[in-house]
Amino acid sequence: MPHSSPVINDKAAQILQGAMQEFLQHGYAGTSMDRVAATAGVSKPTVYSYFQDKEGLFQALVKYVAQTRCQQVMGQHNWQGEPAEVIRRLATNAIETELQDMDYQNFLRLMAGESGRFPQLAQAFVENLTKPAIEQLTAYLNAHSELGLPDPEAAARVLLGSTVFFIMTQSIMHGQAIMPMAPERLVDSLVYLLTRSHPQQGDQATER
Amino acid sequence: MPHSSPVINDKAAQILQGAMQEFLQHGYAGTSMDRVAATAGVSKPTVYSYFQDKEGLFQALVKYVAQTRCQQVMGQHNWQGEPAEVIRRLATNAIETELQDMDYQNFLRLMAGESGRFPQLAQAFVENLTKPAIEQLTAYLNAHSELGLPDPEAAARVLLGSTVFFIMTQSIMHGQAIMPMAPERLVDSLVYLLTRSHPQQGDQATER
DNA sequence: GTCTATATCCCGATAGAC
DNA sequence: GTCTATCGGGATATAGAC
Repeated sequence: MPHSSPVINDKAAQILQGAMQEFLQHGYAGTSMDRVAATAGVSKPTVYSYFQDKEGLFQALVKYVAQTRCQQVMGQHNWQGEPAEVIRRLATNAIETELQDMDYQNFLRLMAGESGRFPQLAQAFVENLTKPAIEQLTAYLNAHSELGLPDPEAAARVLLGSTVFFIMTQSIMHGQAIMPMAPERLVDSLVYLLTRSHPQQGDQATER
Repeated sequence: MPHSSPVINDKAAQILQGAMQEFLQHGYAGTSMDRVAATAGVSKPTVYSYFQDKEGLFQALVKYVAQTRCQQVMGQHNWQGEPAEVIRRLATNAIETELQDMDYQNFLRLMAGESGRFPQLAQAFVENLTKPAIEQLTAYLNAHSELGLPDPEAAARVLLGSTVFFIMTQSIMHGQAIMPMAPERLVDSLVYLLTRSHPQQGDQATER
């Protein structure tokens, strides 16, 4: 249930919810503390009583969202089955899920856009989201030496990077109408490239 | 139509230079017209005499940078040689060049960060930079059917996406110290994955 | 503890002098 | 054509009433 917004009885969390809405929509510099307070349903001095200043609120929000997403990313995947099927399932789920999650896409926009001015927040993003994902993928590919991948961690980055780039070009940068591509084509090619040495019944990409 | 399509003469270029410095550093909302004028070495009304308003200046700047980069990306590559060597050269050059080009990284930050509020500019970025790059790579892979790639365009997106993701995690998001990886490892794996069916003397990735 | 009201400053955009 | 000076608005942050 990723869309249900939890009941807020703590005021700090209530403020964070308002801050999330505003920061994700307007960016850091484009967000005013007035509107954060209004959206959160409190007055401005209340915001300042819970957070030191605008920058402190922003940092608290980013770490809150990153940790929430972290728990969401980890552990919910199904790693059972043939490697080709597992890779296909992982890539398909990631793409389909993230293509429809506008909050997550706005979060990526925000992190990329502010990464130059808030390097420590960008690092927290990498530490809490990118790195665990790479590590899980690497461990899986490492455990399946029959795939014949000389460098599982590099292969994991190819896999994750291709899907992230797909989300970026197609939806975040609004390239869907300019250079369209069905997600299945990318997924098929990834499965094909990663499991070429270990073909499997039912792989469509290997049939010419 | 004084402002619909800004003429780029000496003074307009001078203003664009100042605008580039400010917008790349502080983002759209974080940039003030006062500082653009100061950085460009002109007065504020002069800026408004060449560009309609802040948004018009921003759009002119982005299109100016995108077209400049476009000419830089196209045509300067060397497509001669064995496919494995060409792919290695392309990926290596792209990564090494972009890792050191902080202006380009800041431009990527800006485009990603503002893509939600300026969708038409994000599309211009895709149209002028991403799409041509994909098309060139696709045409090359298509011309080398001996690689046995069932979907060259999808493979091109894997190739470009992997390198872009590498730049993103390592430098733009400051992940170099958190999850380091030598560029050669990614390049070797890409070459390996794309040319597995057509191995070549001197491929290092298979010897690890 | 929370809000109303305010202090102080800077922003985008322009009128009018040179 | 270009600049000085300025207007109205909205920003961050806080003092003081309830």
